[in-house]
Amino acid sequence: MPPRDANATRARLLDAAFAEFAAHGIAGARVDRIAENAGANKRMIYIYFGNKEQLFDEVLRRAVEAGITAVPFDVEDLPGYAGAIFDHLITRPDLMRLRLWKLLERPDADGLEAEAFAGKTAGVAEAQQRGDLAGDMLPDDLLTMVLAAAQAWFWADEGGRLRTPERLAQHRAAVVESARRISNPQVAAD
Amino acid sequence: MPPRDANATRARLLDAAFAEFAAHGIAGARVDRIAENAGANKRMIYIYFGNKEQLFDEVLRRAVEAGITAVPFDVEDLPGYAGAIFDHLITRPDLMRLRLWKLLERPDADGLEAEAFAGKTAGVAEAQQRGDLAGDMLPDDLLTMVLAAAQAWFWADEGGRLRTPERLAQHRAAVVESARRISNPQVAAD
DNA sequence: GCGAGTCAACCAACTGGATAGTTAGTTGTA
DNA sequence: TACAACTAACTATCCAGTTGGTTGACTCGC
Repeated sequence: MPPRDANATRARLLDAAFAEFAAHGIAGARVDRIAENAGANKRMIYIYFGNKEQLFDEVLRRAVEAGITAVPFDVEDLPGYAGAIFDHLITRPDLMRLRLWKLLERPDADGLEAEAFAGKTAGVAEAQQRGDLAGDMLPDDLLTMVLAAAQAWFWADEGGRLRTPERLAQHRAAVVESARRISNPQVAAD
Repeated sequence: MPPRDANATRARLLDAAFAEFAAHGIAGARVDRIAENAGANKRMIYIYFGNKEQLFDEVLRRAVEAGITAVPFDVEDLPGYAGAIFDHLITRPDLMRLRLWKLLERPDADGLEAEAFAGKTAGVAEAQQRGDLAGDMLPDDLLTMVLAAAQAWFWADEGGRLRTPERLAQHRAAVVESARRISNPQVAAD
């Protein structure tokens, strides 16, 4: 941690802001706490990011960007994709929380998540025409259902189920199997 | 609106609080705004409900209670149940938002939602043993997947898809069909 | 059927502690 | 010496929760 390194300070602020926003949301986040946890002066936030809200936007942008590259989309294996998303999010519940805060507190400011979604639906549409995926749902809806399965635990895990590795593996299998059934062309055919 | 009617004042406060909390969450809600919109004095909130957080708990409790009675559970028709939940929530997105705020801002205070969930899983387990539902998932997981399908639109509707009645009907059909495929014993058998 | 007493309902104004954002600088480095 | 990085202290505002009451309705003795 060298002194007077702008990039390092910026990075520490972003890390601290991620933790703060994921935990408390925008309204609940405290700028002073972010600065303190980053070991930086509050002023630097306003210099580097403008204000609290813009700081949130930047934190979210980076998180989504990282998430998109971390879990590559695979139209040919939607169940596997659902499983990979599940793995990614269950190890980083903060990402889940951050996206939810965004949904609730900044619904208008739409970032690259919508863009990435659109790219994926195009792939789904092609796969449907090839007969590789169930063709009785719109690409949008099919993809939405698969993603919902991958993220379902977050709603349901309130009581803290999924604590044990066994339980986690069972749930993961249910996610993968659900994605398979939803997208399987055999099932949709009859 | 008769003057000095405690019940009426309490009810107006609860209504105003519901709107305020659904829109802004706990941290973002303003007690003054709630009192003003209820046409009541702020003091009454502290007399009737204790404090802001307890007011939120009461608002949530009533909302969940109403939701549970509004959409009766039917183990024998999970696709229909999923569709009914979808119908209920899509007409009252506030309910969805309120539950999400609770999940993010008050994850520990668990109410009757967990209780209701437990009751439903028991029914699912019986239906699985009868062979009426796919038996290759734990009751918990099966139900979680079905509920996730019903609520999936909330994640995906960021861009404001589902605006037209046609699009809404298509998505609803996808919800029902997904629930069918997930829970269908035929599919799971092979 | 009326005046005194009682209590619940209601309220304007206040308080103390946060809190986002700013000012007016100092310090390290090239 | 020039400039970017950094900082302590401040300001103006907001906001949950409180104080110290007033107002209206109902009761009971007479």
